[in-house]
Amino acid sequence: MDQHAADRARRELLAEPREILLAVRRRLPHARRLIEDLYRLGAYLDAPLDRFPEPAGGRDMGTDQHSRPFPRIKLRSIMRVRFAPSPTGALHVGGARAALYNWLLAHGPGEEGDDTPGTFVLRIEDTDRERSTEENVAQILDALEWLGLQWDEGPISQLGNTPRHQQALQQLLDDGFAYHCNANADDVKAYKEKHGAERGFRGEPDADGAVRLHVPDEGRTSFEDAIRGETSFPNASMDDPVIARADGSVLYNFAVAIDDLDAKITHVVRGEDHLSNTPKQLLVFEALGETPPKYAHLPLLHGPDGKKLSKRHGAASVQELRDAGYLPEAVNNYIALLGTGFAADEEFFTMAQMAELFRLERVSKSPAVFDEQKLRHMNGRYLRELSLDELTERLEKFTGKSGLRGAVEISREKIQTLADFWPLAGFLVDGPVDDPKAFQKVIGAEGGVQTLTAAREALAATDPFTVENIEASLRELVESSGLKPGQVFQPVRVAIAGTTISPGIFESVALLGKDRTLSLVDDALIKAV
RNA sequence: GCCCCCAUGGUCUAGUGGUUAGGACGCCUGCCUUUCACGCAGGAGAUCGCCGGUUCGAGCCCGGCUGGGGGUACCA
Repeated sequence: MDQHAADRARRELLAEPREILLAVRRRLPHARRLIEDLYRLGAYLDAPLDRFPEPAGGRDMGTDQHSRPFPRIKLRSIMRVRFAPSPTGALHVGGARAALYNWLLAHGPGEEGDDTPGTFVLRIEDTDRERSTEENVAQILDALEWLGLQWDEGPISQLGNTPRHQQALQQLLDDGFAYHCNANADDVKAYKEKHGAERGFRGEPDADGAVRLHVPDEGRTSFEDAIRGETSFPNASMDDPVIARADGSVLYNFAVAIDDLDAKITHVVRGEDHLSNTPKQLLVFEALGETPPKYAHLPLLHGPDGKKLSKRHGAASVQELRDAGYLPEAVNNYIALLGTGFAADEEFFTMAQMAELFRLERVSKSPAVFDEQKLRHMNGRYLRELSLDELTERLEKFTGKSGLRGAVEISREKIQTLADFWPLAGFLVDGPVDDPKAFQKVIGAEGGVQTLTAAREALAATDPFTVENIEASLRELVESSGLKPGQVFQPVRVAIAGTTISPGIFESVALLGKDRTLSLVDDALIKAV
């Protein structure tokens, strides 16, 4: 008998036991559930009567203890969710939304009104040693902290679970659910050319090589997606996935299943790009004889071009949003809206409100386009709701300057992001900006110098130098000169700010004080001549 | 190619058999006004992707089509 025939004979011999084992494994979760239920029933029967009070309204049948309604048994009523980013780049808004939704779930009312607090686990998916970096891990943690999405457990490094992965891998190998295979990409391609494109790759077992998971040739692998409902994939079209490299290091689809299992994750909520990975992971659970978590696949976030949001769509990472001057509370609120509505006619919600109102089943199935303009709008509203002290603190942190309180007070109505502040009000601290065009257009205009000179006199005579008095003085000048308000105010504005954009002119002048204002006006007058 | 998912104004959403299809962003007009904003009052913009079916009646249910998206790695 040649080697090939021997292999085939061996395979055929193993096929039946494997099928039997699989069948048993498939029923194992049920068996487990049954055993746990029975255990709980025992606990229930032994428990004091008041532990499971009669349902409100009472029962209409039976009075003896044994006919009491069976207690609702929910093995997984306490939500354990996770966010598992791979550190191959910064945290982008799609990932941030996934993290947020998981956080909301952990802090929400739970399933069926069970208000036991859930647990939000953070795991770093770093099995890709080529692309994962420490810097990216640090960036992701930093971004999550900034957003206030505090995790309850972790961060768990997937790489740290290597022994357990090896053990589970060996188990699948021993039980015949996985096999070593030396087939490479060309072999897979050749296989499909021979068997048809709809036929998934099935390898020939080798003594060594990468490890592939056996996928059944028939039937479908299906699951109930919390957002999409019944979702199923034909097994025949699936390739036998490689779950470990030839050197023994495990791959994503295997590691996630093991880690979700070990962390007792109840709900896997992740992006739709993982939808077609789910059956592979389900097959791992099945081969292990374990009950898989529930899955929910979030619609993707798209850029304006309708493609999956990525770096090239501009401010796509959380860090970039922070640098663009957005508030974490606004980012959370806006991002949450990309995929679900919390109420028919309201869009502003606190984290607590969102956690209370969020329902996985209500998440949209279709992708959403990230619209920075709307984020800006929401950010502006959040900004204006901050107290003056709070906003000042954030702006001082953002700009790295201090003593900004007065400037913040008179600018807050005019900015939508923290980044808008300095260009508008920086002159109040650092002096006028250089804008020759504005200077020429306003002060260099016909009569500009005369008006500014008159304004200087009016301001010099103003005492005390308050907003009200300054306004009165300048308006008086408008009256007496017969000029339009703008013709008087704009030269003053350009003199003190260097440009035509500034907070309210009277407020700005008052904040600068008389000496500083007059000196700035003098500078402008000199420059104009 | 193959597998899977999706489809309400430009954008995000509400609406699950009977509504003038609601709200928000953006856009336009007016008011306010010292620039820019904010705020206020209005307005334009949707044959609910298309075709067929079920029903007295469909954005909502069913089928097909079209379009879009995701996956198809010894990445995650």
